[in-house]
Amino acid sequence: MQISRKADYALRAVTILATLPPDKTMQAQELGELGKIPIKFLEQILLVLKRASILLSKRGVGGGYKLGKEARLISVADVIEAVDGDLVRFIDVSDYPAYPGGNGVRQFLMDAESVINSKLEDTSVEDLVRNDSGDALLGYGI
Amino acid sequence: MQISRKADYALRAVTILATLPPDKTMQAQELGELGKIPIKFLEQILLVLKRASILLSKRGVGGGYKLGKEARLISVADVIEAVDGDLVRFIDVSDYPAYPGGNGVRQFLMDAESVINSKLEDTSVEDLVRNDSGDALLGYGI
DNA sequence: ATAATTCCCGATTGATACAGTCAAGAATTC
DNA sequence: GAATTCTTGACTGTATCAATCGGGAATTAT
Repeated sequence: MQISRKADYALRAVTILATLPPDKTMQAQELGELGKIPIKFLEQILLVLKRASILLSKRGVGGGYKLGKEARLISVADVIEAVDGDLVRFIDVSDYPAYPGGNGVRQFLMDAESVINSKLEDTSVEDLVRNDSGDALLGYGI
Repeated sequence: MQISRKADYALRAVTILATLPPDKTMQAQELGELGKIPIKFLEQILLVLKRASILLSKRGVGGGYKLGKEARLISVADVIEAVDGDLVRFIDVSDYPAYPGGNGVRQFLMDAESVINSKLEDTSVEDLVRNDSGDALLGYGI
């Protein structure tokens, strides 16, 4: 089981934008280069993130993207959910068959799902940037 | 992100077998019916579980499957790993690119991965059966 | 022996989702 | 009005998933 590339790329883009000084924007092109993300694929992702109000965009010369709200208000779950449509859903709880031991399995899968989703929901993009070991901002001469 | 059907089916089969009295076997046919698992698909899965020493099999009349070791010694991770080849690996740690904030993202993804994997590793099939709310054994008249 | 049973195994298939590309349109700035 | 940048939809190749199919090998019963 893996995280989708889309979700990884989205996290990269949002995190990079979170390291920008407020009110600065960054263009898709540069985001793609910094984050090692195929540009046309990234454009799709940025668009989705914008529709989810996670990002704001500005067109034309000097345009680009920036966070749509404070980094502490954007959870990792928000980002993944925006691009992938759902978080971790191990099983369809409403439609799990009955069998010997099945209640135990279902309960466990729900628990495990909850453990990981809580972690995704409780971690903000600000947390990610804060826990960066330090060379994140070097590129901006800060 | 979902658990694979294969992993779900494998958990069902192993859990059902864990509710059997020791030394009893159950045939693939009946396992499939109880667990609502397509029989030919189940056969593949049982074979893999056997190769992983999670199950033992016996051929011919009166044959079938049973656990290859005590239920408390089989972790959920063992079962998933046997059929899916890996557990949760959010990212390839060794090959994650550098970008502003990237260390924070990588660290978070590794943490999240570790949280879920620990849960899978620390839960045994015996735990699953023990937490079953009770009608697991009804089918056997116990 | 031989037939019945049950597990064992490889090949194949159809559908779906993933990851990414392509071509062009709309808004903004200079 | 020309250049820039985001916006959008359509399209494509690849891989993985979720099975299915057909038969082969071991074991037991008669």
